[in-house]
Amino acid sequence: MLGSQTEDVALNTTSLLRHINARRCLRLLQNGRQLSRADMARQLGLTRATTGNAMRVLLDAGLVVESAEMSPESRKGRPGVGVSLNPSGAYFVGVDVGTRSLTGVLLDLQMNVVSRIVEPTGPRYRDAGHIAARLLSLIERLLNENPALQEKVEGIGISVPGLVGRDGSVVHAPFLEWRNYPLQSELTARSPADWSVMVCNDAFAFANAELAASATAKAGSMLVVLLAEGIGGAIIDDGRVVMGGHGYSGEIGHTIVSAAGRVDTFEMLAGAKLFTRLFEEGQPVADGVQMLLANVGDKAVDAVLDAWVSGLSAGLVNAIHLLDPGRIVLGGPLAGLYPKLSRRIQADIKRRLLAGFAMPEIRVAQFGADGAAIGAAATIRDTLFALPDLETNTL
Amino acid sequence: MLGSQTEDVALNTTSLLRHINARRCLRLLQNGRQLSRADMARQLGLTRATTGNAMRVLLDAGLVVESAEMSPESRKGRPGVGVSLNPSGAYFVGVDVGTRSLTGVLLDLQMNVVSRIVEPTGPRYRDAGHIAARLLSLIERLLNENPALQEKVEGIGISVPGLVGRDGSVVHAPFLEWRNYPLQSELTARSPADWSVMVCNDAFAFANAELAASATAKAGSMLVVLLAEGIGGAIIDDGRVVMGGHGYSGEIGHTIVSAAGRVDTFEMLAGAKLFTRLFEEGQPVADGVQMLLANVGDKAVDAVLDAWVSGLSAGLVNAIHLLDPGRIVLGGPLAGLYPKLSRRIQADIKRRLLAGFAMPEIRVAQFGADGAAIGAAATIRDTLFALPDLETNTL
DNA sequence: TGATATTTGTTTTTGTATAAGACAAAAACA
DNA sequence: TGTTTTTGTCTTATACAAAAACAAATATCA
Repeated sequence: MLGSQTEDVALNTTSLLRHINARRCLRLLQNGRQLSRADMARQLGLTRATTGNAMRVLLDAGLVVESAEMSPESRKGRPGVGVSLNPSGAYFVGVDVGTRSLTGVLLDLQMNVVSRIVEPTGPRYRDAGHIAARLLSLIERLLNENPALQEKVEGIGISVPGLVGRDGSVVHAPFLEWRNYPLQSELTARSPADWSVMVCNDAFAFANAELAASATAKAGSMLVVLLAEGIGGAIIDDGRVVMGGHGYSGEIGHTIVSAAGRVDTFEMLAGAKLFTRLFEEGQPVADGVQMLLANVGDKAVDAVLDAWVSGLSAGLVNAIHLLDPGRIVLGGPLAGLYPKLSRRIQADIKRRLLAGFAMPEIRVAQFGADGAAIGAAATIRDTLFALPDLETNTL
Repeated sequence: MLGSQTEDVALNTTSLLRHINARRCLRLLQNGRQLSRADMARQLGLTRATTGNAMRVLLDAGLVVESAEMSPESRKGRPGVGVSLNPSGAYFVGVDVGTRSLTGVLLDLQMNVVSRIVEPTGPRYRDAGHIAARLLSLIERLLNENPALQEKVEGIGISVPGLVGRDGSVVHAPFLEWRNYPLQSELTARSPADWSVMVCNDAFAFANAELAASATAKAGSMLVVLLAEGIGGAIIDDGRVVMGGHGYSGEIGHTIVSAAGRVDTFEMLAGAKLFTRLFEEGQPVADGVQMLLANVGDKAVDAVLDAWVSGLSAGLVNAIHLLDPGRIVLGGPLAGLYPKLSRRIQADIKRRLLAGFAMPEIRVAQFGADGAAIGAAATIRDTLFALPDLETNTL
């Protein structure tokens, strides 16, 4: 809980300035960047003295470290001392409650995965107390591997496949057969330390991982589509996740799409259900994808892939017209099909797109099965880098 | 240009605090609210002295006025002096470039329309110089009616039916037959005063009017749908307009929708084109709507209205699944059909909605044909109420 | 009617910010 | 070796809000 010292800021006094400057400095160091105090001062329009003060606070908090050697800048004068994020300055737990497995990760400040546990989900739990206990037990095992850093854990993020309200309660998770599960408040109550707890939708979590890891801090506008048995989605605009009125946005899988003469939900036309005839019963989707890729050329396979291409394109085009994402990121097991079919998909999308509309960059997600867990942990990490929200009135 | 004194703020020094506090106070006075300094201090968590200082600045700038009588609070002690926005403290110009007419409005700080000019669009202009001159002439006439307040004009907002880039250039406006029109920069260059100039999409502008006028400052998440010959849309999330990667978001009219056995664009299934057989050639859509409402019961009319109901519902449901708007606002001439058909539309939507999903509140826009012009002017007005963006680094 | 309590808005004092400038230290260059 | 350039810290000046004190204006109660 080192960071929380920096967190409880009065929104009024001059200490707000100090807080803002510290955060702005910290944000410059994201993505592994290393800068001198003078560099930061130039980029932020502050004096060197001010960045120096901010660094003293951040060094004391253990969030940053000085590294003697600085990148060879070939400048004339006295070389600056490099400052960068201290990877072991703070840790964050993320757990993805999947349909088949529970994935827990421990993230450090540099977004590295320090520990990882995957285990089968097991029987569905029917009340909040049980699942909370189960998750806390997983987290305890995750931390026991490195007991030294337990003090530095900032909080836990949980991702769930289903509708999650703004307060972190699971409204409806069909795969888990949960309804109105106050998971976040339950975990907060049972948390062994005063961790912050955030529960969110798995597509949001996955998108957050992509966002946090994207090289440019402002990845701008992005649509993340998770192609698995169902299809989930998350919308990023101006670097922020679009939540919607109740936090349910992004259910792109249930939009109605028309492609190649068929009219059905996007999920049916481009999700794993499209391949049920080709996949074996109970076969993991990822294995099925490998099988498909190995059998390109087979007539039955090609026919279904054709259907997939047009279903995916048609669904994405609808979303593009509505959202104009600068980038589309495809995740989930079915995304593995994209590279082989990218040319056809892009051509199909371009053909359907309205005149004047911009073709988004499309690419496969950089995270795989752990993405949601990592992103859930990153939601906690984000709070350390967040600038104060000046709009909130009810102090 | 009174407000701009308050605008050029260094993001570093302590004056940032003064600026933030002034803006936070000003924002409390939106929507005609009247508060005492002590009220504001309580709501913002500041001392009375601080709000008093902020008020002195705002009073000097002419943006607020003291009103001797305060609402009867039935409190014990000394009554506070009410402070409220000074309606004539600043003015904003908005022009909507419609397909048939040009609508110009002059807005005051309280969102009142002070003057208004509507005139036929006339022949299409083929280069940026002409249309800029045309618009500036309209604006000049608008201001000549009240020459005294020209000094207090903050800027001009222009709304255009088509794709507008983030830099305010018109990328593609099919109805106007414009392509790659650098309208904003042209107007900035030719502007007679150092006004700020903003060009935006007409649906964005309309949505902004609804947002600015909505009682709760944080209208949260909202989908605005403009039902005219085409169908435009704008997405509001967390009180902000979702722009998309290039500023083209909201083209809901071109999403593919399936309803009642037909598969076509939303525009074809729920726009005015659906009624072409019933409307007379060249008849304004608003008149056609009156005709339809007068002839409910007629078989041909009812059949088309049935189609409209299911087309509209299907298109909206897709958007709801993707965006989860807390509220849907229907604007444009066809929105006049909604009140008579609201029960059927709501039932249709509820039937199609995914389990657990929240039914948004649906209502007709409070603005009519002038909405886009008013909203365009409001984009300029918003800059006076905006809090500083702490994220910008390149000072 | 008059004394007291309560609330408001301003003034003064105090603590804490950053900017500006001066300074020594560390390197490049001549 | 001496000069120049750049860095990071220190000191001083200035600006801001909080805290506390204050007078003014009203309600309440005896």
